[in-house]
Amino acid sequence: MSSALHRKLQLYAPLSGADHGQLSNAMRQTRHVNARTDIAVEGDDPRTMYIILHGWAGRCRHLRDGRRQITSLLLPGDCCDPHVFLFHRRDHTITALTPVVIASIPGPAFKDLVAQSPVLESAFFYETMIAGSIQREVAVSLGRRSGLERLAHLLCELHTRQTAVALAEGQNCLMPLNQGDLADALGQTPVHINRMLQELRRLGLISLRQRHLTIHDADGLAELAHFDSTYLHALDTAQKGEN
Amino acid sequence: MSSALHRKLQLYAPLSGADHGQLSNAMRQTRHVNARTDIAVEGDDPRTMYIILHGWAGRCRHLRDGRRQITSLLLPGDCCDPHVFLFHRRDHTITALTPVVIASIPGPAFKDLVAQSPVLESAFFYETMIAGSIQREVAVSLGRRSGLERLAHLLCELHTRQTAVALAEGQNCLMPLNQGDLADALGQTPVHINRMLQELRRLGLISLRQRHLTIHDADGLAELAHFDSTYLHALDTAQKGEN
DNA sequence: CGGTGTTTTGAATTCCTTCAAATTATGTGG
DNA sequence: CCACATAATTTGAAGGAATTCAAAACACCG
Repeated sequence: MSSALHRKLQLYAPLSGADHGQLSNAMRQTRHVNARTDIAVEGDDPRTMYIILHGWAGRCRHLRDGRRQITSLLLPGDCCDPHVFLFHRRDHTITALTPVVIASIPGPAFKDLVAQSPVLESAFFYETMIAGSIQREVAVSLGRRSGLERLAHLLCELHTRQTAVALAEGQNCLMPLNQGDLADALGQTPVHINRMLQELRRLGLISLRQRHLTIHDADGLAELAHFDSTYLHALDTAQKGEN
Repeated sequence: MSSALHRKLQLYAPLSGADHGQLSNAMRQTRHVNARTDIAVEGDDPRTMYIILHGWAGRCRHLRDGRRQITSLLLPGDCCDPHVFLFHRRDHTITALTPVVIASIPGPAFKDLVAQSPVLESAFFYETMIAGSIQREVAVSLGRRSGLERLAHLLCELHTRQTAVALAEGQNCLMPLNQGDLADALGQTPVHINRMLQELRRLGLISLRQRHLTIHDADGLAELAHFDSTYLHALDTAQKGEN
């Protein structure tokens, strides 16, 4: 039974058949979550780690006056903090942005899992490092890219990440977020997201209909976005050399 | 011999005398770096981990057209990626923002260090997790806080982080960044940083002279900034309950 | 004491937001 | 399968936050 996480960890380290089996076993407990529903809430005791099997979720921080920032987007195969157990208190909320299916791994079970296999342990470690790298690139986008560049950059990233876990078909992939969620991820207003989307379409770079994205001009989009996939390391499966 | 890192790791886990000794031993190789000089450059083979002993550095990403984003500020006691060894290529540059003294720990030496002591290993892990948490809060600031709020928030954070490693004296601490570097950390222009600093002073919240910061009204500053120190976990030494 | 870098000021412009309304999709029960 | 309610997208116009450009004032260092 191969999930997006299996495929992704395989990109990081050569998992054995036993590793895959142990991983499947640990992930056997699953749960369906409706769209716009919290999976884990700020302040919770973070005893459990979640893995996205289907659908998209977001790591969210809320300010008291209602402003929301989605600090990261979680796609199938992504882990919600493989190592949160170290903290005694969640510092952010995980919310389902579409209908989602998650696997839950209790802290002790995860510890057992990685204790049994150094390869699996380092693969999960690599996953944590990549998440950090993506998080830094978010800061670059929010801090130094214009609205148009930001949106272009996010689309490049989402396509690359989905390609890595075999969820893209050529230049097509899912982009199920509505413009409000995109706005919260990119630090802008829905109205402006709307205008930037129209601009990307007008430039002939993308199509986005019915939650499906097609990239018509990958090079043009990447150039506009200043997208350099180095920060995605092993997730950039079209990489030139080493990850 | 106690460094800021010793003090910080002690906040995360109860290090033994032997742990402190091993750590000091691993950190014995030090290097002075001039201000505005790169410590480690994007594209490098990341074989070595660095620890800031004195001075401030920044993790920087550069866009081709010269824009720069400082994704994180590295203060004394901070580690430049305790686990970069997993990647084959640095995806960002570490630059000294002031004159800096760093300790260098080669990858293998670091692996030996944490292999010998589970407590030390989990303390370094905790450090990585905190860095991630801070990185997420950067996204919140850049995405959803106004210029004034961002600056206020950063000052709250820097004061808290310095307090954690005994580098603050009451409401006073260092803030050696110039307005250009602040701008690159906060995703704004130096001119605007200047105006926001004046505004914080005018509101009677802070003084900032000769690279020394004094917070006159910590509650007022925190409220303006929407600063909630939860995300700093054990670094918030004035924390109410558990980290 | 003069040169260099940093901070400050002003004015014009740009990007993005805000607010409000119209239009188009989406989903549900009859 | 259509009618209706609800949510999402799109449009327009006005306002605001931050940038840009340029110059002046100030600090710092040898």
